Amino acid sequence: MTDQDNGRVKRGQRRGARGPTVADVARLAQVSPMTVSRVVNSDPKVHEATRAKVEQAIAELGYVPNLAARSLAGGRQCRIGLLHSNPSAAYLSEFLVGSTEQANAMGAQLLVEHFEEEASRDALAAKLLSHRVDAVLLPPPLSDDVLLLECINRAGMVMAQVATGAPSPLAHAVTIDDEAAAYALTARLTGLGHRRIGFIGGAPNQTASALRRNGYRRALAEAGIDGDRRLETTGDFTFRSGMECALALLSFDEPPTAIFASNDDMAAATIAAAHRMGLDVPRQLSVCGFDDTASATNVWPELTTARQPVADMAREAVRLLVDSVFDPKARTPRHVRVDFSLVLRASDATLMAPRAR
Amino acid sequence: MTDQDNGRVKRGQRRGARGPTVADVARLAQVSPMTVSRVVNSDPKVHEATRAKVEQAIAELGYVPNLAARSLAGGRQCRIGLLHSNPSAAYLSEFLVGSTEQANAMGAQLLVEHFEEEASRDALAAKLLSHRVDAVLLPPPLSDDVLLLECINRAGMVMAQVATGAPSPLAHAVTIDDEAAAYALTARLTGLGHRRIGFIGGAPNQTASALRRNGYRRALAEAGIDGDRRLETTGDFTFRSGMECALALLSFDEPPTAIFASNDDMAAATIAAAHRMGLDVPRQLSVCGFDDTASATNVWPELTTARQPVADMAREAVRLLVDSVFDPKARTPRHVRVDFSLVLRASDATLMAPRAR
DNA sequence: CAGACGCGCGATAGCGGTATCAATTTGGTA
DNA sequence: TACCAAATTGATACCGCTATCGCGCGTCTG
Repeated sequence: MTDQDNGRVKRGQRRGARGPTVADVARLAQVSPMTVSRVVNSDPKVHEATRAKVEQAIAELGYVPNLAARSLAGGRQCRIGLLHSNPSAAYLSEFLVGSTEQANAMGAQLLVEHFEEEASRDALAAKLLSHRVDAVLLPPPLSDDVLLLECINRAGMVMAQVATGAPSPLAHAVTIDDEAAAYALTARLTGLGHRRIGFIGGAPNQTASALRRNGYRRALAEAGIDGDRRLETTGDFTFRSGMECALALLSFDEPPTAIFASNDDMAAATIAAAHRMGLDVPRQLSVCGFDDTASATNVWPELTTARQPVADMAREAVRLLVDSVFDPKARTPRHVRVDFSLVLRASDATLMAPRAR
Repeated sequence: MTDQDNGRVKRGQRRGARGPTVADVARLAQVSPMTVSRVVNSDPKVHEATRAKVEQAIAELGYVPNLAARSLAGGRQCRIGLLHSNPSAAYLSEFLVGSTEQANAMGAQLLVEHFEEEASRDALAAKLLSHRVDAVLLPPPLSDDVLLLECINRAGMVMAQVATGAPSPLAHAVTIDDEAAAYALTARLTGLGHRRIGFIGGAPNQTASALRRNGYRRALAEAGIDGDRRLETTGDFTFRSGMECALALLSFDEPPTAIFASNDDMAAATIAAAHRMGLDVPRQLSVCGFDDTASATNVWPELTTARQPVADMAREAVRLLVDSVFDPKARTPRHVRVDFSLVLRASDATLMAPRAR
């Protein structure tokens, strides 16, 4: 019932007794809290010896900076709005994992928002603003929504487009070389002896779709194949659209012996269509996908595809955004290109002798 | 070059000029900042008239509380560790969206961490602790890892198990009635006239697997079918395992006319297996899945399945955790059961006359 | 009608950092 | 040897919000 009791209760009442603070570290290292702060933020003007002392004290106490206090004091605070609009679930999943991790690591807050097609872009921008969003992260297909980009830009927020085929001068961009990846995959198919190779394109409103088609065409041209334009179909990245395109391609009088689909979902649909028509994959039809999402291994046979490191791309985009928010100098749009890789599985094979019909 | 300039630069240098604060609202509403805080936190002891005044001022200024300041001042701060271990990508995606949204709404911080099978549970707990995690969110299959639960409990963190079949007394739990859902789906199959119904079980180390099997068995029993135990196979929720089980089931002398798979991935594999064997789905084989993840619509025909509202479950779990962290009284484990629903699509059909063999 | 009590609200003091500028030391130069 | 600039470090003042305590007032008791 004494006042001392009161004090004791106050401290440690909450879980974990609120770990060590800069003050604790400062005391142990015999410096001022300010110096500790400098060390933690790797300020260059701290004497080497001092830094060492402080770092040891930090290690000893297991000190971890309090993000809340930091962003409050720093005045800075970075909120990133992640807008998504129904990309493949597998894609979104990877994207979320990557961006969440990076955001946490950099002390940024991630607000995940679903953007409905029919919703107004201006209303969206207003909403983001009201949530105090500083930067916006745009995975496809939103990364290609020019109107949206302009709208957000007008509202004064920084942006990062991920996996777009047309980096805007208004935003940062993180991409892979879609054209080269599609080329590599198609070249593999021609290398296996295929001459009639069908193509299932992605949604026309996504700029990467055209790049992938270009890669496909270039590979054919370089293999000396006179591309039959009827073999080029256009889907919208959904399983259903892939099914329709594949069915169309396979019912030609002279059907393709291989099909390159612009993403894994459509490739999976192609396999389903082939099975539906009694065709063996890859014996009678080779299939390639794109992205290497979970869908690539959720079919039989598993897909040969081009791996797009979605999580890494998301991480990189978050990094660009956070840097931009904290440092106006880092605001000029940057374009980062990351590497893709070919993943060879079981859905493609050497061209067999033409099958009887 | 005057001092005044300096002051002016300071204010408004960052984007958005750092929106209104409690003080601004207080001034406008002619009350103290403290009262504004009370209104924002819906403290009951504020006069109705005062509350209205403040609320109007808030609306007028577009005031939004600063989370950093709040958690700093409140002394409270809630970090939730989300541990995931390779569940289906589609599942994880939904789960992440739900939990992220809710965490943001409640001002909690979400740390997403991948837990490797072979990693040490103690090391994990230590890591969480070092990141100042207060609570842990466990989607399946981790929600059934008893050792992990004990380990985290020992470390003093609150937990929530999502979609477990065996809620632990150490943790909150959010589940659906797996047994009832499996029963309903199987009953639908018997209702369609099927008598030989194959079953593909989930991973034995996930407690929900057994519940789903119980539901299946009960439906058979109630339909007066003497269950043939050879028709019960065991997978592990992966596409590949589903393929193996389905192939085994379909190669019996007297194969089932319908197969109930314990999740969508395995159901998708079942369809692939059927196609591989030249069977038409649903004409010659009916298939049911479970969960209604994206995989359910990424096959042809689309799956009839039981919808598990993953995002909602994640939200609910986050709510339970945050409440527990902030209020010790809410610490006693609670078990919330949410509703499932049947989603009827195109993978099942009335039993046809037995096919010739 | 005095004293006790509850309600609604305000004043005050931090929460744990960091920006800013002053103080101190150091090193080099005239 | 005196003096100035650069290199380090410290003192102070908040960032925006909330916990805590106390005040003034109307309402109930006895």
